[in-house]
Amino acid sequence: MTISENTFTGEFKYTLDSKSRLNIPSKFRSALSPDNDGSFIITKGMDSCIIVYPVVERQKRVESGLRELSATSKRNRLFVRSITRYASTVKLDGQGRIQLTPYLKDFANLDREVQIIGVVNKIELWNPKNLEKLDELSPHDFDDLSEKVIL
Amino acid sequence: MTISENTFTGEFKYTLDSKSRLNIPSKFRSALSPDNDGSFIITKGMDSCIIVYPVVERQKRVESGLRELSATSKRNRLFVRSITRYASTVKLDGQGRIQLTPYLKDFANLDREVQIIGVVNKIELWNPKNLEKLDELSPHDFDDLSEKVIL
DNA sequence: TAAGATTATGGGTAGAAGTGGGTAATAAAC
DNA sequence: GTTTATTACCCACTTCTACCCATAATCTTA
Repeated sequence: MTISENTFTGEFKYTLDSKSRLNIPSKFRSALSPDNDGSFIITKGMDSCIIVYPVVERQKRVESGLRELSATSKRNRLFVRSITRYASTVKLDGQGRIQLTPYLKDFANLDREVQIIGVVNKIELWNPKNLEKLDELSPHDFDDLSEKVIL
Repeated sequence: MTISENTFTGEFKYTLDSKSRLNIPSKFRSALSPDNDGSFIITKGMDSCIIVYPVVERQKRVESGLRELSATSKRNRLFVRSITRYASTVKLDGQGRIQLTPYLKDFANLDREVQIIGVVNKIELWNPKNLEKLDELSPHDFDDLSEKVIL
């Protein structure tokens, strides 16, 4: 077991084919721990991108928490629904690709070119054009956050 | 045998036929653990939708719920009873469909189109029009809950 | 550098998934 | 007891997708 299991870094540009299939960089595939059984959970990001989690990672961090929320509160129900609605499990095919759902593809504005970014414990999928438009983090915010994470 | 037994995520649009039969998405069917023997319990949701539980999940929830309720108000017990009254067990047919009861179908305002949503440990059935009308969660509430669940 | 392995991408196809309808068995109503 | 309605179990059709094979480009290694 390597130190970097389920840890993703680096940036890649891949293409989406006519069947909405997207290759996952082989570096990411080999970083995926075996207990995931080659599966990811894809879902809406907070920004206009798709987020890809290893299934076990997602279960630990999100699903177990959602299960504990009582369904008697309307607020909780809205919250849980808004998160799970757009999440779906996908499995790598023989060539190491996953298939994106029409909804998410549309949400992230993807057509052919896809920028794939490793963000530590998850992967983000961007339309390269949207990524350009993103504001850079202000130097002040950068320092502020750096302190907390201990770079 | 998936990692995420009895966990349902994603959204699907299916049609109800003239015999009130509704297909359950194959992803949900394969997530259903074998000890359920292909059976669900369908019942009234708190919102105007139908809730579909794997039988074993429902047993766990109701049992623990009753235990808690014995300590609380009569009002709560009445409330739970009003929901449980309309619960019924349904089994998947050879094509992977379940049959809805007239009462529940009417309660959720279903005619032909049905939006099926996986909500972690259960499944919700909605009239697409009702779903649109649902209130969005305020950004404040969203952030508040997100912190608890650690997104 | 040459040969083999791996990776990224494209496409065909058998089998699965979603949908509809017929009919015998069972239950309900008269 | 007969008729009517409902349900359970088939079979049929269309659409979609998971799986396979193919190719070109890149990387590895002898």
